[in-house]
Amino acid sequence: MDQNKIPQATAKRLPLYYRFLNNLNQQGKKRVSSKELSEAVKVDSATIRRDFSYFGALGKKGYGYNVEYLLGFFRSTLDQHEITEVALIGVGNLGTAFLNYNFMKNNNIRITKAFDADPEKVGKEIRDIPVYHIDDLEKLANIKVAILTLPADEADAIANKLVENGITGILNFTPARITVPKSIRVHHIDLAVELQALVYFLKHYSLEK
Amino acid sequence: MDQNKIPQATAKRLPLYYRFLNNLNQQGKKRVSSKELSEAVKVDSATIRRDFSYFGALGKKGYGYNVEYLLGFFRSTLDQHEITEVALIGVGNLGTAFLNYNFMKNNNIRITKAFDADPEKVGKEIRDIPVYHIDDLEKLANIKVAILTLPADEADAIANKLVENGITGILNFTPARITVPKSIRVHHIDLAVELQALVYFLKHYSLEK
DNA sequence: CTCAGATTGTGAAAAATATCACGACTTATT
DNA sequence: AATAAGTCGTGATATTTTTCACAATCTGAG
Repeated sequence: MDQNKIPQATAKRLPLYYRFLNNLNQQGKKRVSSKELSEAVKVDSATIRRDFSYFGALGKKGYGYNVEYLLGFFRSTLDQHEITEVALIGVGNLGTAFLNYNFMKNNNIRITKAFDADPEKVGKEIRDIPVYHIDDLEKLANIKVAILTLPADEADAIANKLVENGITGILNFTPARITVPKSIRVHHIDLAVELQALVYFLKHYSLEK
Repeated sequence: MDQNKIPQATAKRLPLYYRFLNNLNQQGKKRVSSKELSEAVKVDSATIRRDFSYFGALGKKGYGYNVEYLLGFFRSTLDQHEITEVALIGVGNLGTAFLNYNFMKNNNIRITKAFDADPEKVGKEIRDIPVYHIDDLEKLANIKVAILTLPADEADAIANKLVENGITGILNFTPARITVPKSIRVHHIDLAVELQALVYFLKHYSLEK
């Protein structure tokens, strides 16, 4: 794909920049400096300028960045001009919350299909999102990204079925560390780990940097 | 606090190691090598050895690590011998899911109090966890850690009230980047950002490396 | 008791990320 | 037109994190 890949750390911040630029634009702001952005997204301003610079000279010296231009640039960089469909695997507590929780207000990613093993749930719709049986993964059609919110002991087996059915990116909310071909991208969000790490930092790092 | 702080990247992996060691121990395994651990938690074995080495020589050359010993060591390092109480702020879709979802089966962190502004919710209990009114933050008592699952536009104001009431660590699930004194530790889990970043990686980084 | 095989702990090197600091340029003001 | 103030883009540097690679050491078998 892209030959000159930007640093991963930068890539992970792009959606954050994008969201904040959207806010600014809706507020009618025309220009913004790296310093202002920095205060809003809590990222050092030099880091922001460096991040942007990987895409070329997007700003003007002595002026800052044109909000509309920058927003348009990131919109296409992040493929926000078209809708990206995502599947949710596991309609339990957390999965249901994601279906209801409108966390994608400001972007063009949509959960459009859900899957579960429970016959009580299969066939129903939650917020217009149909729930299919986990054995009907061909229903995924062209979806490439899946959110995993199912019991940890099923994660590995089902992840592999997902891959067989064309999934190439997985956002894994289970504590399991799944084993998939290395061409598949897996991001982990592990609530217990995050909490424990936070507690550890409080005990051992508090105050001074 | 601790004088010789371990690297942050290491600290974030400790809970992961801890959980897996727990699994091993329950399976009755007596010893484990960094290579085995590596395959299970998907972290390079040299990184694991380096991580452990910050705490001294925990293993034996030619043998590996004693599961029980290592587990005990991490238990006390991560303060898992005592319960850490956590408050949940915002009993909406996501918050309710956290109250119900038992993601802390294998550790000693517990959500023990919840707060919300909705009078319908205040006074009730969800899974034995009482819901207090958001104005009754003195009910926090000695709790130091809060999980933020409320509307983004309230995040900043309420985060500051939390800090006034003794909270020193915040796990922020809202898209808002909150402004708090720098002695307060904030970790962000931003679902939309994570998904967008994943999609970006799929488009621009796939396959190699 | 010896030796082959396994595995740690770590110095050193590499890679990735963040930050400093300043020249170059833009804008706005007088 | 000149000048002051603001801000980018980036070379250089600092910091953090990961990885390599191997001597030292332990285990277990015969």
